[in-house]
Amino acid sequence: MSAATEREPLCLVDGSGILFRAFHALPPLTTRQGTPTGAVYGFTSMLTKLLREKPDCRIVVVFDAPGKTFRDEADERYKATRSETPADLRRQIPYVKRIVKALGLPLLEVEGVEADDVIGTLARRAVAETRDVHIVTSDKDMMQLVGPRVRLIDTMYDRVTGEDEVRERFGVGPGQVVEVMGLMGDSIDNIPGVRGVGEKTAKALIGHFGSIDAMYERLDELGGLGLRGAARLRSQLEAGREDAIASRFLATIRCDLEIDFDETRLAAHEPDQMELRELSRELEFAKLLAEYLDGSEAPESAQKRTVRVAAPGEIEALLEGASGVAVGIAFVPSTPGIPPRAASVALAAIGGEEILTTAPGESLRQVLSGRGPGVVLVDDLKQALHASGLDGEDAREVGAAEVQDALLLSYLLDPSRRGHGIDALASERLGRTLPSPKEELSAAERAGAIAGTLLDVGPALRAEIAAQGLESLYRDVELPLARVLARIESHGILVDREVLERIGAEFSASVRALEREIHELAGGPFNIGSTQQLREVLFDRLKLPTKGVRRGKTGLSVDADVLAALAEKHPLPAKIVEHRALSKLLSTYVSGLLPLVDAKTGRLHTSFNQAVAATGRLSSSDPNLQNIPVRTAEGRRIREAFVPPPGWRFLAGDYSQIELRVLAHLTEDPVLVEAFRSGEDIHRRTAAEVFAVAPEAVTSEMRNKAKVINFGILYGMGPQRLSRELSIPLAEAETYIRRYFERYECVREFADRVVAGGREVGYVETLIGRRRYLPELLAREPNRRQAAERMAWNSPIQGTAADIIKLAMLSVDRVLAAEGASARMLLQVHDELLFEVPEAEMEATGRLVREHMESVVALAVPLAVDLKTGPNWAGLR
DNA sequence: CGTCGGTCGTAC
DNA sequence: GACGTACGACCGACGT
Repeated sequence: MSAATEREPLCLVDGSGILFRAFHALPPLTTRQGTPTGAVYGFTSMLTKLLREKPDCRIVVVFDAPGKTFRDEADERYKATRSETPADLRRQIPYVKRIVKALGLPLLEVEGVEADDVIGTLARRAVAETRDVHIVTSDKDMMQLVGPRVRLIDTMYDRVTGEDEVRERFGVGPGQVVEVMGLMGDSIDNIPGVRGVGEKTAKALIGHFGSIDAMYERLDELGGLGLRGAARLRSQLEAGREDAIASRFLATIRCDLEIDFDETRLAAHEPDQMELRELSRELEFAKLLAEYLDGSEAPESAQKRTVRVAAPGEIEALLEGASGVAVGIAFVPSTPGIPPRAASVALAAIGGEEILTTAPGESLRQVLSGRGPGVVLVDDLKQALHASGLDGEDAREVGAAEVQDALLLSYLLDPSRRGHGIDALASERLGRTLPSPKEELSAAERAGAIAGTLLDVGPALRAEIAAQGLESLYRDVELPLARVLARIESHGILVDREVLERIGAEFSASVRALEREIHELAGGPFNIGSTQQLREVLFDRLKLPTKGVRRGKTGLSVDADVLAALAEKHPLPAKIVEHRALSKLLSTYVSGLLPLVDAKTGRLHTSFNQAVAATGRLSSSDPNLQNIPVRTAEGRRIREAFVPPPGWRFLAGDYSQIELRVLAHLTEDPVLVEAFRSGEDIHRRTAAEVFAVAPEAVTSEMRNKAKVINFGILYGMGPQRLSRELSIPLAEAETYIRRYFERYECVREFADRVVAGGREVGYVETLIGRRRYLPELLAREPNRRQAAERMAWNSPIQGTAADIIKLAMLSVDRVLAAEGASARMLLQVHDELLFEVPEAEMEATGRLVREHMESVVALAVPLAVDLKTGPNWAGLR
């Protein structure tokens, strides 16, 4: 054998066919959560078997591309009888593709043709360059591709089909398979064939004539073939001439496609360990992929490390020499329940040792501030910055050390998942349970377990991030943002307690008065806060009509909408609404906030959670300062208590209609884009479009409706909800929505595109590649599926807006530092940034803020920022 | 006494 | 169930 000319055989896998077969041949298998995995399992075992048995093969996996093919275009009958791919199969497709890629195998899908045609083309090319070809398939149609160098392999039955086997099966050579199929047809693909001609007759005819064309030229010879009913057959053949030609065309696999497939892609790639591990975890395949995973990083082989207390200067010395070495650092509060802000146990895991320090040492601060060498792993950078006291000016520093934040890495990989904390990571990725933070004695032990876990999961997280192209989102957005947030949180926002207390006293008096009136009207005392008791009062005691009242899980609803409707019949419901509003303000925004104000500084410190919202937004808690009331005059009074220090003023930069602008950018809808470019009032414009009037003729009522429609569109609102929202008939709401999509055509197209794309790859993404997985797009139940479709539609919009303001926060933070401005960023409320600014610097700071917020990304439409200033959060103009 | 699901309401 | 993303208060059932 000549090694120089003999090339490795090419193995072409009919991915779609194998998957389909695996789906039907194997018992339904699911994960604990019910995700179907049977077909993935079957497919994967086929692939691993192939890799095992044909180690010298170059493997390519080919899938049918979604959408119509040239065959569908040519003949509407083609595959017309085939039913929709079952949802349980469809939702397994993204997993199969991920497995193929993770195994390092090239995956090919070509639009407009089927996998068969791609395989045929690649097979012919390979033969031309003297390669042997194995086609892994169970589809008999593929037999036409068999040749001296081309064989079919059915891995399930270990059957090999060469030219002899084709002759056995069809009675003719591979070159004539399509001739036979043209006559006999194929019920599976709904290829008609010639009426009255079955397999036996077709074989005999082609065996004699050699081809359909030759047969029609020499139909006179029919009589001499010894077939029964030759005359009848002849008339059937004559009648079915067009069907025969068309059927042969449909059955013929094309081998002459222009496919952009580079030879270099055949080179073997190393399996992607991290992705395979992730897939094994998601699919709950304990052993199936094990042979492709290195044992060294397997959960059970976690290193045992020794723990000891650091000697003075020891950590410094170790870190000094630890260039390139990963160091896991854990901060755990010495007293459970308090944030590890104050008294903390810090622990560094380096190689095989865990080194305990009683307080964050200077060396740890050096490392976290980015000045140290090597790679630092933490489970929550923002928290580590707080714990080490680096949440002030130092938080802005970015240095040489590479910091890996497990929380953020995990969040970016799958933001929908609940819990990216170290406990969840240890449990899900390593099957490890960390010592509970509850018991005081365990603080050091817990710190050790965390630091060790970081060393064990860190590399995998980082590799997965890189594999999914999320590197820049992590390194350039989320990670630096953690420092900005640490600084914001630690600075806090000043609250005038006297103002808040005074407002509270007023509200409290009103609540008490309302309570008396309500009990009077109800004919006796009851707990107004209990929906259950309220239901009894309204519908049993007062006998208010229940017609049209919505139902919840526990009974009739008594929410604000229902009460508003009932208000026409009785004075009580309106009083309840009023009471609810005031007691909400009192309990959540007065009593809820006051105890959280720092007694010494008068400042309130929220936590911005960077790893919670599935779309990429921040959230705020303890307290939530992103939902401080603003809509009603009474609620807005709470904001009077949020103040800048004396001599300073508030500055707010507010993105104007950012989500609608993002919508315009993503859809590239010409009407929408033009409206924003020319600075039009977008709600007026939508009103003009939907109600088919000139913009000047839009009434304020029309504009208000259009506003509801515009926002509704962003959330995927249906006509049902719109009709309720606008108190209009369903038919009218349907008309509005229809008109909206007629006028903004590209919006509908984008919606379809994003949902279809999500179904295909399993996730949707934002402008800068932030992902959200939505497996429910393939759910059987229409409710779940439609809910997922609304998420698929909304998430890129909401998420892109979140990306933009995050980038703006980084940009503004940097420019304020660079310009030596005194202004401090205080809050982010999704489309708004709040600052406190010395009066003397207001003008310059305002310019910087606007400029940097508006220019942080270049969209197809301008980003507009409204600036407001004022002496408190309520009085911004 | 703590936990949890349900309901409601606040923000964008 | 019916409009996307959050957080949190209160109620009431349930378990310790």
